[in-house]
Amino acid sequence: MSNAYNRPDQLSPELRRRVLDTARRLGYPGPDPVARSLRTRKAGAVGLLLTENLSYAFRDPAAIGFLEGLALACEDAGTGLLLVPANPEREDVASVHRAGVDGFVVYSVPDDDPHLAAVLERPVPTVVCDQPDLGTVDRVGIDDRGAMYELAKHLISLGHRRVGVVCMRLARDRNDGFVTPDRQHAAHFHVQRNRLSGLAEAFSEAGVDWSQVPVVERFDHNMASGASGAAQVLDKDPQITALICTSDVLALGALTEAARRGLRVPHDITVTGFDGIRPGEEAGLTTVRQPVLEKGRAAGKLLLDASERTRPRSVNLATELIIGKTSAAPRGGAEERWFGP
Amino acid sequence: MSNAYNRPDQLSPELRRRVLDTARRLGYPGPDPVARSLRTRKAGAVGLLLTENLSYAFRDPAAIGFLEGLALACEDAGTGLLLVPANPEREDVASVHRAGVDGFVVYSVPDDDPHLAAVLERPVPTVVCDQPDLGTVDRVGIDDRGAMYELAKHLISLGHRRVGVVCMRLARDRNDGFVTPDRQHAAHFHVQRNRLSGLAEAFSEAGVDWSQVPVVERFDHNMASGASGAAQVLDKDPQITALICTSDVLALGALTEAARRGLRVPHDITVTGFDGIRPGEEAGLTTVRQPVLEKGRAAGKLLLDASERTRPRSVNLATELIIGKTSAAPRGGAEERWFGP
DNA sequence: TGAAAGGACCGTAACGGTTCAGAACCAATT
DNA sequence: AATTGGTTCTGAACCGTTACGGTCCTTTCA
Repeated sequence: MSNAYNRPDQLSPELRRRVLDTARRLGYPGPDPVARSLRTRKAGAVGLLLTENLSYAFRDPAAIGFLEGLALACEDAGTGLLLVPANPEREDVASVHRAGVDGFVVYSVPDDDPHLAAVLERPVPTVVCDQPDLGTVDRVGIDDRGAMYELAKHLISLGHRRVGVVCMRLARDRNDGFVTPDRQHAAHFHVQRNRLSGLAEAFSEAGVDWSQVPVVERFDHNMASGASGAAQVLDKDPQITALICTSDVLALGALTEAARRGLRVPHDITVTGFDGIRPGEEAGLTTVRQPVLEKGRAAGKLLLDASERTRPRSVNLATELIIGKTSAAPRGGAEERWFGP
Repeated sequence: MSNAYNRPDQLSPELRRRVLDTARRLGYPGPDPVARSLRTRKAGAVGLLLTENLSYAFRDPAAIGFLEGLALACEDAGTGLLLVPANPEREDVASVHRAGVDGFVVYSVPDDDPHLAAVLERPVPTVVCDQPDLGTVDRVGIDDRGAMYELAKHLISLGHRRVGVVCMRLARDRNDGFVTPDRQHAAHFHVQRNRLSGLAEAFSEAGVDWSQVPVVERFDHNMASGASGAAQVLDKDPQITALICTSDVLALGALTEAARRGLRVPHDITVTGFDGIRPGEEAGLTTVRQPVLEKGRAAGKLLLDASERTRPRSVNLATELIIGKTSAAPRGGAEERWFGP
C-alpha cells in the first residue's frame, strides 16, 4: 500500500515496517511514478519547447542563460525540467503530445511553428517567452522594439546615417542573404521582427530611407554567420559607417570580419550587438543588455505560480543600453555630414 | 478510441473522421500522455541526475558540453531529456522517485550520493558517467588517472619537482583548504580522486614525497575558486614552479592570481588545467583535452541502445595531452636542478 | 455500562489510455 | 445454403497508483 511509502502517519510504525519488509522481499521497486502521475494528475515536471535542435540550447550563451534561470525556478519548486525534442525539420509534434508535464515554457519559436500550436492545444498552463502576446497564455519578454530604437537613436546621435544590418533568421525557411522590407515585416520570429522594426523607425525618423539599407539574414546563429553576414553587407556597400547586429554572437563574428579587412573598430566602423552576453562584454561591445537569466526565472515562476487571479499575465523585463568601445562617431565626424555637400 | 489517433489503418476513414469530429466537439484534448505512458510502459524521456544544483549544469563549460552531447543523442532518438532536481543540501530523493523516465544518466556525483542510490534502486536502465564502474550498470568515462599521470610526466620531464595542486571538491562536505593524503585517497568524487592519484603516482616515481606537496581543495567550481586556491598554495610555498589544477576553470582562475602577483606564465610559473574547454584553449592553457560532447553522446547512445547483449558495458573515451603556452621548464632550467647542489 | 468518538486498517473505484479477444458483418468459395 | 475467410468494430481487461469511505476496534466520558 502506498501509504507505507508516502504517508507514514496514516498507519502504525509496526504495520509500516511489515509492509515495507514484504515489499522488499517481493522485489517491489517502490511506487511507479507514472501511475502516480496519472492518479494525482501531477507530473512534477514542466516542459521546455525550443524550436531549434535541442542541442542548440547549449551552444547559444543567451539560451544557456535563459535555461539556467528556468532551471533555478524549477529547482526552487522541486520540479523537473523536460527538454522536449522538437526537430524543426520534420514537423513531428508527437513529442509535444507525448510529454508528461504540468505545463510548458515556449522559448523563441516562430509564430507559425506547429509545435507551438500543439502546445497550445494541450490543456496545461503555458508561458511563452520572446513571443508575441497571444492573449490566451502568460508571456514574458522584453521590449525588443523599444530597446533597439534606443540603440539606433544613440548611433544616429553619433552621426551614423549609412548603416548595414546583420540579423538572425526571420522565418522557418533558410534565406542566407539580403532581406526585402516585406520579409522584415512578415518575419515569423517576434524578436527579430521587433528589433528590425525599432531600427527602421528610428532611422526613418532621422530621414534615412530604410528600404535602401542593406539587411542581411543568416539562418545559423554563430560567429561564422556574423562574419559572413558582415562581409556580405560590406561588399554591397563599403561606405557604411555602422554595422548593427541583432545579437552579440553575430556582432562578435562581425568584429572578426572587420579585423580581417583591416578595419579598426570603432575608428573605421562601428559594430553593435544585442543581448549582453559575457564574451561580448569582454570585447567591449556596444549592445543592449537583457536579463536572460531573469527571463528564464520569471517564466518558470509564472508557470509554477498557481495563483489564478489575473490571467493571462504579461511580464516585460527592463533592458539597458550598454555603450561599449565598439561604437563612435563615424570617421570624418558627424558634423562633416551635417554641413557637408 | 485511441485507434483513431494512433492507428488510422485499423479503421475505416469514415469512422475515423466521425470519431475525431465528435472528439473535437466534446473538447477532447487528445490522448493523455501520462495514461499512455502507464499503459505502454514507456515515458519517452530519460532522466539526468547531476548532484549539483540544477543550474550549475549551465554554468560549467564542461557540463554544458556534456549536456549538449546528451541532448544530441536524445534528439536523434526522439526522446525527451528530464533534468531531475537533486538539491544536494536536503537529501530529498523524492524527485528521483517521481521522475517518469525510461532510464537515467548520472553525471559526476559523489560515490555516496543518496540520489545515486535512489536511481540504482529504480528498475530502469542506467548509465553512470565520470563515476567508478559499479559493475551493475553501464558506464562511460575517461582514464582520468592515466591522463593526469601523463600530464605529470610531462611536467617532470620539464624539470618540475616542487609543485602545488588546486583541486575541485572531494566530498559532499565543504572543505576549502589543504587536503590530507587521507582525504585524497578517500575522495568521494571519482574524477578528482583519480586525477590526484595519477599525479601522486607520477611524482612519487620521480622521487617527490607526495605527502609534502600542498594540495588545496575548493568547494565551488569557478574561476574565483581557482584564484583563491592558487593564492593559498603560493602563500604556503612561494618556491613552487608549477601549479597543477584539476580543471581548466580552476586553472584560468590561477592564471589571474599569477598575473595579480606579477608572476609571468610560464616563465616564472607553470600552470596546467584539465578538460580542454574553449576559454582555456584561447588562453593557451596546457591541459588534457577530453571529449565532453562525445561523452554525453555516448552516455545517451548507451542508454537508448536497447540491445541487451553484453551488459554492463563500459566505455572509455580517449584524451589528448595539450601542450600550451602556460607550461615551460622552471626558471633556472631543469639541468641546474639535476646537477646543482 | 453504554454510547459516542476517534484511530487504524482495508477494499474498491476511478485516473485515461492501449490492447486483445471476439462479435458482427460482408464477400467469396464450395 | 452453408462454410470459410477477412475486415471493421465493440467491449472488457489491464497498467499501478491514490482517494475515499466503510468497518472494526479501542478509548473516553456521562
